[in-house]
This record gives sequence, structure tokens and C-alpha cells, in this order.
Amino acid sequence: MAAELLAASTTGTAIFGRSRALRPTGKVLPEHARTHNRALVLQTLYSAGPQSRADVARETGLTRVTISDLVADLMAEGLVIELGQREDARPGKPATLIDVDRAAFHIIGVDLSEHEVFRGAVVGLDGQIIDRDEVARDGATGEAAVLLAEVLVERLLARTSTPVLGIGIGSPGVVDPRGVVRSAPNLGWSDVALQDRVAARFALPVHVGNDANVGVLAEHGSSDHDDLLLVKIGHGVGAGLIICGRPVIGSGFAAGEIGHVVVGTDGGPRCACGKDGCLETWLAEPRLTARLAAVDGQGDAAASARDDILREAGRRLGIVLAPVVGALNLSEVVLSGPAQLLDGPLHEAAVDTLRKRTMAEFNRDLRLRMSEQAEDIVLRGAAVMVLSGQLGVT
Amino acid sequence: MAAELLAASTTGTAIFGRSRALRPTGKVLPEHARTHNRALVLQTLYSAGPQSRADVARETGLTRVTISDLVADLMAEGLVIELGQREDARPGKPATLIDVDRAAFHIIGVDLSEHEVFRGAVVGLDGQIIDRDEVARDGATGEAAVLLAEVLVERLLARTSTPVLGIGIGSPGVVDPRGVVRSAPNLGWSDVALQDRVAARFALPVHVGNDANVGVLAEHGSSDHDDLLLVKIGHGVGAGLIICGRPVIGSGFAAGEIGHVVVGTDGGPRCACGKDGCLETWLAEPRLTARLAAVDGQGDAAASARDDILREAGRRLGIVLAPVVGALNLSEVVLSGPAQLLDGPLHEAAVDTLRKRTMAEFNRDLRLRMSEQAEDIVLRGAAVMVLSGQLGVT
DNA sequence: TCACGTTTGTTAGTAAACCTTACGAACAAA
DNA sequence: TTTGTTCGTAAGGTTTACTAACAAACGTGA
Repeated sequence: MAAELLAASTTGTAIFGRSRALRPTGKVLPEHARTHNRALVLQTLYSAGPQSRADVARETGLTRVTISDLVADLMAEGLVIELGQREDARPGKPATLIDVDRAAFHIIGVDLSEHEVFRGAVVGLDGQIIDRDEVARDGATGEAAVLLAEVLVERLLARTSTPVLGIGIGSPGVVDPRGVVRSAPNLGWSDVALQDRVAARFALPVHVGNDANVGVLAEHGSSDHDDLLLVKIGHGVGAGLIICGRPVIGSGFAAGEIGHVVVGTDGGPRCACGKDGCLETWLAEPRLTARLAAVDGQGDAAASARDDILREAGRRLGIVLAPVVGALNLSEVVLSGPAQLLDGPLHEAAVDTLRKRTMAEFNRDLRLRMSEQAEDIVLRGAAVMVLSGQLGVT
Repeated sequence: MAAELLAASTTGTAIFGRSRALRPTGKVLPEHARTHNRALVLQTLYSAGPQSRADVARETGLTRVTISDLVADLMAEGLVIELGQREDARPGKPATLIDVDRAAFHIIGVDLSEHEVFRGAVVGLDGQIIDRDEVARDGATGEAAVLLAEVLVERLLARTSTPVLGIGIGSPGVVDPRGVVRSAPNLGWSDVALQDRVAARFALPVHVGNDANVGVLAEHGSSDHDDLLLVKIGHGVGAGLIICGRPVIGSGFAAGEIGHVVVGTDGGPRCACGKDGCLETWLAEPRLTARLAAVDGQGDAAASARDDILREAGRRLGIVLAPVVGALNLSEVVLSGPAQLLDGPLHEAAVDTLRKRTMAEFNRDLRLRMSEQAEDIVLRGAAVMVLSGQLGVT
């Protein structure tokens, strides 16, 4: 055994981790620490609002000196402003309040996920929608769709005279971290370098993500939880996932693509993808409305039939979510989409199914709720993406 | 609208992120950067084996000067040693090879997840099992089980004269990040502060984790992928999950507890938890072996009946995994447990089911394979946990 | 009223970390 | 022997955040 150890000590390489790509995290220089602390100050101000340098120092654990230094940098960049002295009467020298200059920048948010229309907005740093615009899609695909998106951005940029921090775009399909839309069948896109194209045209920072992955960022902002699943139901069904506060991309950048997962063991409607009983065949808006329309006008039986259809859809959603909730031990799942469809029997059935199919002991404080962001979820998520990418504010 | 902006700029706090706990990441001081870079050097040496300081510098991006400085520290601590000059003939001054001192430390790994026995091992830094020991459980629960585990650790410590880097323990049940076993029904544990107790008794660093969550660390070491799901089938069924190279704990520390997720929409055997058709009722070893024993001795029909049983179990596994694989876009799923049950029809059926229930386009390079770690997966995973916790080597 | 304590933000100096530049040692190849 | 290369170290500079100290500005209470 001694010989074995000796051999290991002279020629051995690790058995653990031998083949993996090296350096999961790179070197860290003092300047990186500085960048991090700068973002920390910004984050503190952004979340907690106006306060003194001393307050920030206490909150972050850095010293007043360091905070003053960092704040001076941030003020020079126009990101932070002084608001004058604090008014409440306390002993000691009056504090000078500082805050993120919330009026200094606007963000352009774009949502390409709807079937009929590309929607966009000028968004404030706090997430307020300041102005909106949209362009009808008219079935545009390929290059035409790219140009249409650019037209929308151009029109939005014309609607604000405030400096723009960046452009955030939520696109359907699979989007890689460099903002290349690898595949978006609805728009006829494959390997469209949307981020590069838009950035080149407008000379602004651009961030692109999958619509559901972007949407979950907006939801994360108004949630207490750091583990969060958003199910976005529209023309298709997609999901966005945040785990430990970090967005999940997936090994093939296709995290959240649950629309074509088969539900249950009793078949189901034929899907466009060729399989039977995909989640989309139960939940996608066109399918649901068609099914509801079919039973409408059945007189008294209509209401009950509607409920049955919606309840069954909710049950199917619960069936798919149960393994995900169990495996990730999620505490919060959010539903986004047309409220008249989702909020009611569908929602109730999903909650009920989820409870019946998971272990109550582990998922006691699980919440499945409707989104409060309504139709702006992707727009606001896109803004959060820019905020996070440009300022490090999460 | 101008008034709205002004208001936001003077009194506003962020709508995004207003209620979330502050400071997801704390301040970073230069010394933290140093610690990080130290771990980076260690990681580089550990993964790539003996090399010169200049090699490490090139690999990490730090300068030779800094590497020399960091290596001096590491050598002073006994973690790194010089191995003499490189032998191959090259121009220039011959390099002095350095490496992690792989014989300097041993690790104690303990696996409490088996029903009949607590197993443990002395593990080398490279993951070699150097010596083993075990204690029969004899149905011990509660305090007796804790003492039994301590006896095992004591006996293992007596079997090595090399300094011990730390003790890693894989326990069944829900384990929180502080090493408190919140709940482990099989061992009759609830809120047992295992980490503190063992650390206090042996005065060594101790890390405790759920068995499957620990097991996936071992599997991660020998895998190329940074997203990985381990399904561990034994007396129960559990999973361990790594996403973006980071272990997932879950909001209630119960990530991976998929044993009691209901499978399919056609009922199933009654489970101890009260539900019908939990994953465990299809896959847990006792259930499977009992079902196989029931058809044994049916002559010619036995082989075919066995296959059917195993295939059905595999299918059920595939059904549960499909939504998880879809939502996370996983590229690798690993099966661990008794090979005579898992490796064969069960495995095949699981792969088949998974392919049929997910979107081929997104999960093209998905692999579902058997673990190669056999019964040592938790022991070795526990060692990785210590390695990671003490040295920052992943 | 006035001394005292408190709080804020700044100045000055220090320690830590990494960098660049430079150099000697040791080797291969021409 | 000369030349060019590579390695490891030494010296000095820059960045970063810290501690210590202080002035300014404010309540409080004798």
C-alpha cells in the first residue's frame, strides 16, 4: 500500500475531476473585487433606497472610507446622486443622502414571444413602464422578423431622450448566452445572432434571452424566494427557472423547454411534434380556447364543460410539475399567461394535483401562484436582464 | 410622466427586488481574492498533475511571480511539494515540478445510507479507497445509530497514521447545510446535529450531506458535464443534482427527494406514505426483488416475466425523469444501485421512455448511464465533499 | 448657554495582493 | 562558443481596502 501511495504521489493525477474542463472559475484580481464591491453598493442603494454613505457601510460591512471612495466613482459615472441632507432630527452630523439616480437611465425592453405582435417598452430603472409601442408581426419570419424587431427598437429609442442603459430582448426558442437565437421555429430563426446585430445597429449594450427565462427574472424581483419556476403559457408552453438566485440555462441552452414533454400514461391529443399528449396539447392557449369554443353554446352544460376542460389542463400541468418540484425542492412556482384561462379552475386543479403527487413533508411551503406582472412580464424581465448585466444589480 | 419620474428619483426604491433579503453576495476583500487564487492553484495541480510553476501560471493566467508566492504558502502548509526537475529535454532552464502532496492527507468517508450496514473507508486525495471498514446496523436508530456511526469513524481513524483532512458523511434523509440531519425516518433521526457532534468528538473538519447529494459529487468528478442528475436506487429512491457545477440543495434542503413523487396517471401500488404509485413503489430495491421473487420458479415464463417487471420499472423512471430532464435541459443522468437490477432491461426501458417523452431536438446529447462507482459512490462522494470544503478543490 | 457625546464624511498612512520589469541560472541548438 | 529560450526570483509600483484620527455639525443635559 505504501508503494501505491508513493506511486500516486509522484505520477498521479486526480481521479476525481480528471477529465473535466479546467478552471471552473478563473483568477480573481483586486480589480475584480473592486468591481464586485461597486456592484454591491449599487445593489444596496437600489434595493433599500436613499440612505447615507454610513448606512451603506453598515449594510455592506465595508468601511465608510471605502464606501465614500466607491460612491465617488459611481457619482462620476452618473449612476449615483446626492439627494441633500437627511431631515429627521438625530444627534451627530447630518447625513447626506445618496441614491441610485433612478431617472438617469431608461431601458428598452422587447418581447418577441407573442404570436401576433412584437411588443416593446421604455422601462425605468425601477421597472416602471414609461412608454410602450408595438408592431404587428403579420406572420413575418426570418430576416423580415429581425428587421421588424429592429424597427420596434428604433421607435422605442425615439420615444425617450434619457440615456439608455441597454436593450433587453426576450425571444421565443433556444437562445445561447451570447444572444444567438439557435432555433425559434415560430419566427423561422435558426442561428440568428440577434444580440450582435442589434448591438451593432444601435451601439448599445444588448442582452437576449428566451422569453420564459427572461420572464422569470421579473418574477424573481417581486418574490422572496431564491428558487423559482415560471410557467409561461401562451401560443406555446415554456418555463424559466431560477435556482439559488441564478438563472438556469441548461446544457444545450434549452432549459425550461417543457412544452413537448409527454404528460401522464394515458395518451392524449396528437401534437404538432408527432408525439401524443405533450404538455402543449393540454395547455397551449390556441388548444385551450379551441376546446372551450367547442363546448360553448351547449346551454347549461357549457359552464360545467368549461370547468372540466380547464381543470383537466391544470391537472396535466400538476402532473408535469410534480417531478420537477420534487427533484428541485422548489418553494415557488408562478403561472403566467391569459388570466381568464389560468386563474380559476385550472390554477386550483394544478395546486391540488401538485399536492397530491408530491411529499407534503418536503414541500410544505410550496406556493403555486399566478403572476402579478400580467402581459408585461417579458418586457420587465428584459429590463431586469439589462440591469443585471450592465450594473450587476439583481 | 415627468412627475412620475421625478417622484421615483427622489423617494423611490426598487420595485424589482424590493422585498428580497439583501446582499445575496457579501463584500469581497483582497484576502478573499487571495484565498480564491490559492484554491485555483491547488485545483490546477490537483486536476492536471505534476507541472512547473510556469505551467500553472500559464494555465491560471496569473503571473509566475504570483504563482511562486502562492506555491510558497501552499508548501509551507504542507499541501504542495516539489518533485525535482523535469526530465524531458527542452531548451531553457529545467523546470522544477510541483504537485499537490497526494500522500500528505487521507480522508474519512462514511456511508450511512444502506439499510443493513454503515460502511466507511479511508480515502486518498485522489479518491482511491485505501482501507475499508463497516459496522452492522442491526436496526439501530436514534442515539444508538449516532454512536454506531461514531464507532465506525473511530475505527477508520485508527486505521491510518496519515493526517486526516476531514470526515465526510453521507446520510439518508434531509440534511441542512450545517450538517444537521433534519429528518431521516429510517434511522429515527430528526434534527440530529451530526456534523457538530462528530466534529466535537474527533476535533476534525466534518461535512455531512444527503447520500444522493453526496453521491453525485463523486459522479461529477468522473464526468465531463457540469449538469448532472444522479438517481440512487436502494432501500429507497433518491436523487442528487448538480447544475452549472454547483450542487443543488433545495429551498427546504430536500432537493432530490423524488421517491414519493407519483408516476403516471394509471394508479400503482400503495406506498408506505399513503399515496398510490410513488416512484419508490416501482423502483425501490425491496419492492423490485420481492416482485421478481414472486415470478421466479415459473419455469420458462420466469425470464420473460422478470424482464417485464424490470422494463416497467425502467419505464416508470423514465416517466418521472422526462419533466426534470426537459425543465433543466440535462445532458447526463446517472443511475446508481444494484447493477443486477438496474443494468439491463430497466436501464434500456428508462432510456427508451425518456427519448419518447422528451423533445429530441433539445435533448439530443442526453446520456442516461449506469454509475461506474458501484457501491463506493457515497464513500467517494463524501471524500469529494471534504476535498471541496477544505481545499476548495472541486 | 455651553460643554459633551454622537454621527458623518474625509484625510493620511498602512498592509495586502497582484502587477511589470529585470535578472541570473540553466539548458538546447547552431 | 554563441545565441536564444525557459525558469524562478527580486525589486519596485499600483490598486485596494483597512485603521486611526479629525473636523464639522448636530442633540442633550447640566
